[in-house]
Amino acid sequence: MANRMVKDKNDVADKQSRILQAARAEFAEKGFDGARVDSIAERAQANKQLIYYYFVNKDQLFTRVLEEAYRDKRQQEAALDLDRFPANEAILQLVDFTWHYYLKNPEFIRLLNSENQLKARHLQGLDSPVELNRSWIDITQGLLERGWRENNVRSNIAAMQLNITISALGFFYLINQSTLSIIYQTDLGEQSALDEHLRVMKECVAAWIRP
Amino acid sequence: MANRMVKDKNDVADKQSRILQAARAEFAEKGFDGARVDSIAERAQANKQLIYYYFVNKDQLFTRVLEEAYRDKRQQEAALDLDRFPANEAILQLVDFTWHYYLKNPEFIRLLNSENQLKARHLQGLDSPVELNRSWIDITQGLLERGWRENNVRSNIAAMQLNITISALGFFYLINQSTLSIIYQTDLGEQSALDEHLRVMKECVAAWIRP
Amino acid sequence: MANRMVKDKNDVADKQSRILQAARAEFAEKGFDGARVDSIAERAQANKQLIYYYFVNKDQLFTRVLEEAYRDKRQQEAALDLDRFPANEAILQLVDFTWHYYLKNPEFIRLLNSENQLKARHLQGLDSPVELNRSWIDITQGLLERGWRENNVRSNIAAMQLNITISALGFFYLINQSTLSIIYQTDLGEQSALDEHLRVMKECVAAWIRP
Amino acid sequence: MANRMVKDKNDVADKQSRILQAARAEFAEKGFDGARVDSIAERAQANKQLIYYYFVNKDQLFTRVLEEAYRDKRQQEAALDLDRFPANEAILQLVDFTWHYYLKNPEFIRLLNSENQLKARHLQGLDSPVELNRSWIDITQGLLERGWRENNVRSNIAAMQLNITISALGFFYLINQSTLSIIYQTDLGEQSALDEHLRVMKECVAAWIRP
DNA sequence: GATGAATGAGCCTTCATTCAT
DNA sequence: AATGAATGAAGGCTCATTCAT
Repeated sequence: MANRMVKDKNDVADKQSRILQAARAEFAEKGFDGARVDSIAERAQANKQLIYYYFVNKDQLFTRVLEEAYRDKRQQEAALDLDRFPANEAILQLVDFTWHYYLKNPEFIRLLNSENQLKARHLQGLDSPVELNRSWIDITQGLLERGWRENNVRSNIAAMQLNITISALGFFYLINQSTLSIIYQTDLGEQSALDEHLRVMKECVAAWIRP
Repeated sequence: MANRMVKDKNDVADKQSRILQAARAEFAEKGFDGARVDSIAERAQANKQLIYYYFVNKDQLFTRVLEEAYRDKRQQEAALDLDRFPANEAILQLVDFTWHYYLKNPEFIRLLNSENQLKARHLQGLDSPVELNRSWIDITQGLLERGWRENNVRSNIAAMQLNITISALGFFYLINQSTLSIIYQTDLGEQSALDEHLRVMKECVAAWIRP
Repeated sequence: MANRMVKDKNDVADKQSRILQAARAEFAEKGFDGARVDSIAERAQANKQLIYYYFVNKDQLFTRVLEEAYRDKRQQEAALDLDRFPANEAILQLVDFTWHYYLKNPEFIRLLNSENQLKARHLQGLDSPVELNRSWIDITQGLLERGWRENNVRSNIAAMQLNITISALGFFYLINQSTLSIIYQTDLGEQSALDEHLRVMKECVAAWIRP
Repeated sequence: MANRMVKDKNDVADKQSRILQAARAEFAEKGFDGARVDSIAERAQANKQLIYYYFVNKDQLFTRVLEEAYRDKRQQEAALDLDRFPANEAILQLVDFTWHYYLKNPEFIRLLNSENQLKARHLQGLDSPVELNRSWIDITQGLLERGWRENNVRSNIAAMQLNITISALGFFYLINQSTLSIIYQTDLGEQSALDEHLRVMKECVAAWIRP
């Protein structure tokens, strides 16, 4: 019986998580307005009303998806072990990590993008939105300070500036891949193009943080 | 009568342009899916059916808005006079121009963003999408080559890479302003924050292109 | 062409009025909550969305139906010619008129009933709800005053009291016909029962207003 | 254990009665169609499914609520002691009782009203709906007969007519309080207005039954 | 060229009810 | 006895688009 209860709980958690997963995919693909609750239900192989049962409405579902996305990124960041590198190299590792996180989780940047189109109305409803990105800020802040001590990172750089710069270079390339590929008549999604862009990003950041 | 015809033509051109303007605002604000044809008609103080009369449907209207947006940017770029600067400084002028163009035309980046969410399906329908960005590519290509000759720009940088880097730093900051402001608990829209970001962008690009 | 325009206007007015008629029937039959917009469209043989095109939403449609119901009653009251009767008899004529109006327009009392269940939220939104019943109040007030002069109506009766008494006796009987018929195991809808009730009402009012 | 069973039975009875109470409030407030099973469960602080467990469905729940409402009224009527009054005065006592019962149990008339909107479909399903109102009929019938003997009540009045007249005057005023208050621009709910209406009702009935 | 009228498809959401323990 | 999970049916409303003049 204990077993069964556990199983039930898992079933519920599983179904909720299936819905969240489906919603993440749908929202990332179509944006908030373009996403269809019906489509999410179909993707999750769940009854549509179950979505409302668990998540109340489309907006709250989106909020949950956003939170989960941030949570997942935070967890992966926590697994980073950057102490073994000198600070300046560790920062380049961050560039690397960010880029590959974006590549492996293309939904993350699209969700963020969609949320920004809605003027962050979902994030605004959260209790402590700052926590979403706390680890990220802590990591860069720590690296910068270490870099100053190690004298391998320029001193007048703020954590937010570094974060934004790192994110911007990868984010822009990926989020605008469709139009850029057309305008530059190159497939920016090809592996060689991706590799080359990573190289450029690191080159750029390295040059910038050099003391 | 000739007079009247001219007047009529102007009226027609005027009404079309009012619709385009209204559409640009609506699409930029709400995205393609969030935009409402009714709302565009209202903003333009035009009959809704007139929109269909002139622009066939929502998609073609969006395409026209996009084209106009690119055209406008091209025109402003054409007015740039960068020959009087050394190449490396001219590139920083480009950073400056790009940033201020984004600031003065916030709709430009939002339209691009929306188009990317739709996987550039509107651009794909164009006859010569490359032309949209031709001048921009020509300018940076020219500057890079001049920089190599003047020996004040590093030689292994491609025009596309430079373009993307310059655009990325400004674009990311502005397009994600809502969520970033929440997460970093600072108003990124304040003048001082904007100025500071411009400084960082220039610093970053300058460091990167230095030979 | 003038003809055609007139015809068109009539067509539109006709369709709107068909919708209003259908709505009145549906609302009266099922109450506001029980009424279905789909059903109204069907009754009116109109496209459902046309209802929204003309009347915005279910609530505003109900408001319009209510207004029309009051308007119609007002018009019929205006056609009453009570001057030829002594005041006390004229008041009994009012009982008669009210009763027959209720009988011929069973929807009127049901609409009012439904509106009261909703705490008059539709009437509250009107600009001058008092006007709805103005003529009715004027008529009774006039009759009472004349009755005092003619000395055939008791003097300490207010217009509102008379109105309410007259309405109450007929309204209660008709609105509760279903349950009353069951409880008293008689068909209160039979002609003889209706006639008898009219007699009782007149008897009651006559006794009450006697000086 | 016996104790526990008793306790449990009470608990069950209590929970059923809490549900009935909640349902009565909800049905009275919103009408049958406007009422929500969820809302009833919430008001009763009971699991929604429990409602179905005890009462099968919304209709049967409503039926039970109606029955309870009638039962309660019957019980209060049984407590009336009208023998000490002359018949004509006793009838005025009935007017008084009815009015105060309506005032203290506003749900009663609203439930009846809702049931009539549904064409008494719940009452129709009862085994002996006549019993619901038996005592009321018996009382008035008795009073009328006594009044004839005492020669203080007119002879050609039927019990049903008296009942309806008494109920109508109070019922109409209260059930239509919202719209009447708006149309007559007076708060009919004020104590003075209520008192005045009771006076009018008694005046009217007294005049009517006078031999 | 211009416009009010009209519509089909679909969207988010609600609600009474049932399932499964 | 009691409850959380789940669902089919529908309901009000929206929206891009077309009709008809």
